Amino acid sequence: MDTKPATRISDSAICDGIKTRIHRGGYAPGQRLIEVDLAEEFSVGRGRVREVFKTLVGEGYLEFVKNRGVYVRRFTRAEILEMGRVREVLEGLAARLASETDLTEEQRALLRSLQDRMDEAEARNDVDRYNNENFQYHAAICAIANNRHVAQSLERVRLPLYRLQLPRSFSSDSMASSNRDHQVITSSILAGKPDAAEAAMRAHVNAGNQHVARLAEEHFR
Amino acid sequence: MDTKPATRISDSAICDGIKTRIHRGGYAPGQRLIEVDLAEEFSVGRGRVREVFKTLVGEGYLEFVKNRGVYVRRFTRAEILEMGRVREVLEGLAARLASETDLTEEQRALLRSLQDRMDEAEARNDVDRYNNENFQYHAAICAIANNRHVAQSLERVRLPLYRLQLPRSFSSDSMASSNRDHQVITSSILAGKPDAAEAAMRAHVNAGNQHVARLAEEHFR
DNA sequence: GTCAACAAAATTGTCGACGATTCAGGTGAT
DNA sequence: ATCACCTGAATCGTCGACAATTTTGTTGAC
Repeated sequence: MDTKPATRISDSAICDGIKTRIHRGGYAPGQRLIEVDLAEEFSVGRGRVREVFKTLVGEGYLEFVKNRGVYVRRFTRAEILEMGRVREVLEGLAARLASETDLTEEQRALLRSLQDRMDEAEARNDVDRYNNENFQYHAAICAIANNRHVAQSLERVRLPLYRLQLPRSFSSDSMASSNRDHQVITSSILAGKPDAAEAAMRAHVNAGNQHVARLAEEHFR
Repeated sequence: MDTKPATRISDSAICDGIKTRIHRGGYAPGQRLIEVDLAEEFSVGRGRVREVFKTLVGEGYLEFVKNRGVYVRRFTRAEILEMGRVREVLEGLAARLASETDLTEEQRALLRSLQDRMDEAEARNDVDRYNNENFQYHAAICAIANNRHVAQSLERVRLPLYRLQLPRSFSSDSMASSNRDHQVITSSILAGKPDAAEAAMRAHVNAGNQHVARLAEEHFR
């Protein structure tokens, strides 16, 4: 008579639900997640929620403290910078693999389209939109690279960015600089130049890391 | 009156126990793990074993099939090669970070000692020992790199190697070639040359991947 | 007001029970 | 001999109950 799902919700659906909230900021880093709350919300027993929690711990999303439950994982600045180094080489590899690919016309069109949109966002000085497109751009390259393990490793190491994205607030300068990088990367991939694409991507991510290194301490609590 | 542990075993102890067996080959890829068996073995309830399983699924060690339990994760040749590409850049990064480090005398001694032992194993044509030392060598570099996330990402992507290590059976040629790589890497790290160290390490891992690519199909079942 | 000690509530830890699903072995028809 | 079908055993899925632990709230001494 009320919210009774015809088919039982799957574990992976619960998993995705929690992940999404973490990505979108619905759950803040450090926030404690209560088993019963989520159990009620998804209409399942506590046991299943517990198991999902454990999976997410394994994937690096949550942190587990005995007798105190799980918390959305929080990263220190040092840790984020460590992850940044990993991100450099992984994003670089993604760019390399993408440029080694024999691109379909759809893929070329997608890259060009995303680049156009970033150019436009830059021209209009629209930071939010640029951030958004930037995100999709990196996702697209990763998809074109077509290597599940690059994607998976990147997912883990990108985690702190979802949080940092909001206060990142590109200045006009850094947005322009970032987009110059993108243009080099885009053309290198389209031209099928793996070395150039990887090098440009690494430099690009490295620049982002240096930005993070200069961020005020408040962003890391 | 028999094996009754005074203090209750921790989840992480169970976790490590299972991981170790996978590494050592006690559990073969594709092998199904039965909840009750492990529950009895560790003297805990099924629920706890189940939770540990989920964590290991998240970490990439196990595979979960609904209503059929968990299996030791098995990798196809294509997947191993995909992971190999990731390993190239991550081991490369580890080598870079190691050579960016201001090495202590202990660290230098360790590297030299490991290189000596590999040289000796090569001279004696002792494949098993070379394999062993080789493993420790890469672990040492990773430790010196001192970046938890490099280590963690590498752990995931090294997973199929534990299996492949056994049948890998270096020929004299490939062992010699592999050790030549090591010598270059070692001296680059000791000399503090990040670019050289990373490049040499990438080439080294790449050679290993090409070896895997040529392996007979039987090694992947 | 601050703090400690205590009590009550909230939350997690663990287990066992029972139904649901899959697996293994056997039976019979072709 | 092969296959489909059936049946019992093995195993997994889920839940609820209760103990253990932590957290919160209250009281009272100073």
